[in-house]
Amino acid sequence: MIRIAVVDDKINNRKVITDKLSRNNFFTLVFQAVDGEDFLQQMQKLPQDDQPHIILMDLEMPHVDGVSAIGTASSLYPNIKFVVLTIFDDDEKIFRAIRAGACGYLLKEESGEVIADMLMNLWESGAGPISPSIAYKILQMVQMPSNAKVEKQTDNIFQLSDREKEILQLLSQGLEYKEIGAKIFISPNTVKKHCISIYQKLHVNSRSQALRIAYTKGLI
Amino acid sequence: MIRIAVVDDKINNRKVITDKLSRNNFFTLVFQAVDGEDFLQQMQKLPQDDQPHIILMDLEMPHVDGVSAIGTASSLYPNIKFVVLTIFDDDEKIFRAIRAGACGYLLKEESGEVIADMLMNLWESGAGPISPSIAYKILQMVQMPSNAKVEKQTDNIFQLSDREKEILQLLSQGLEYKEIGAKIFISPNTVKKHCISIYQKLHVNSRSQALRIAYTKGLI
DNA sequence: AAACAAATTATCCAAATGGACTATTGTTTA
DNA sequence: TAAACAATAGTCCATTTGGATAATTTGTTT
Repeated sequence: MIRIAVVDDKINNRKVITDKLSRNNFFTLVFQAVDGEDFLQQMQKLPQDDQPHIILMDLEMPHVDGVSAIGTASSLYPNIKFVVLTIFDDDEKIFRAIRAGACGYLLKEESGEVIADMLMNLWESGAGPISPSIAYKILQMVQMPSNAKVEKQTDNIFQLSDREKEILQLLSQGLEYKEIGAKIFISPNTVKKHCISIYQKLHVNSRSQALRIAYTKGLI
Repeated sequence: MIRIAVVDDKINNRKVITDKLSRNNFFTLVFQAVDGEDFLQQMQKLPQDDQPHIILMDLEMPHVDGVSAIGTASSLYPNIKFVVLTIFDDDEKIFRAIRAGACGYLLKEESGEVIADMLMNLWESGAGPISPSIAYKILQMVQMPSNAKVEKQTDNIFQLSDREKEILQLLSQGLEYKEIGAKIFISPNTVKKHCISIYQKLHVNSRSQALRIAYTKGLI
């Protein structure tokens, strides 16, 4: 039995996909969420044994968008597979979602059978599902000679400011507030304020969790 | 009418693929070649109006291999689409072929219908055909963090006990004492004792510093 | 000049952390 | 057998941290 969670702000979209999957009784819907924030909160309070195996995530959502939610959750829950399920196929979004940790990228226009098949295959073989047109775009990205430009765009999944990146770097060195403050000549209180802002952007609530994301996502 | 050329050193392979395509009369076989050298020569003496639209190319061939043939020909004939058709799916080959200019990568195990469909689609929409398992590998290439991942340490340079390694692993997930205690059914006080022992063995005095060593030395 | 986003500083409070102790129970080693 | 060690669990205490909230400064952009 494959446990699924669906994240989409439109109730109708959620209904369509859950209906598609419910026709196949290998799938169980664990929960639904309306945005990234809601999703991360529901994950936190979920016992580990009830955690979904696969997340189907829309990208365009209010509050916390899909990309940053995938970025956080794929570090926090490395065993869970994140599949983008959206109507958009523009290069920038695809690239950002994949770099954030998505293992698959399906277009909503795919039929229920195709989606179910691909999720089954993901479960059995670990191969992420990719719509053919998306696959081709990814190929083109690899083909692109100047990936330097792309890297800069993707680098900032979490929209950290320069100062925040600097603080995160110092945090990773094991320094505490007052040490960081002394090193860059600001008050420890300010350092703390920056840290809390960083945690909010990474959707975590402790230094260890922030560092996990920083290390696994190559932020430092 | 889509003009096709097939490049493969094994006569049997050529026969299999031409048979598959001949069932669909949208395709015409322009010529066959036994290796990259042969292919490039035949292309040279071919009038422009007779040039194939799509090349199906094996990679493993004598004399001039598929990758270098694609590299040359995709520059010489920029309007022609090069599709790799091979049994190999190792990352290195995929990457090299794509960088050389291949617009698609199909496995020979695909059925005739699938191959025909994808080539038709390439002709109509320009989207290169990619076998799902190949698509997934390409995605993983994009996903690969730029910074080389540290190999996990096999030998225990810091002499951590099994329990301590377990605790360190849980610490890296961002859990706190009481959460770890609950997870492995021991008192939070004991978790704390383990942590302090870990810090002593790593010669640090905070969680962040311990995690830094853990991440950069491949302890987790 | 006004508006706006960062960056800065501060205070209060509850919770978590690191460190130093002591102590019991098994296991392994000398 | 005695000593050493690992894992367990607890107490006390000072420090650090995370969170909320408010206020000021500093650049940019409009």
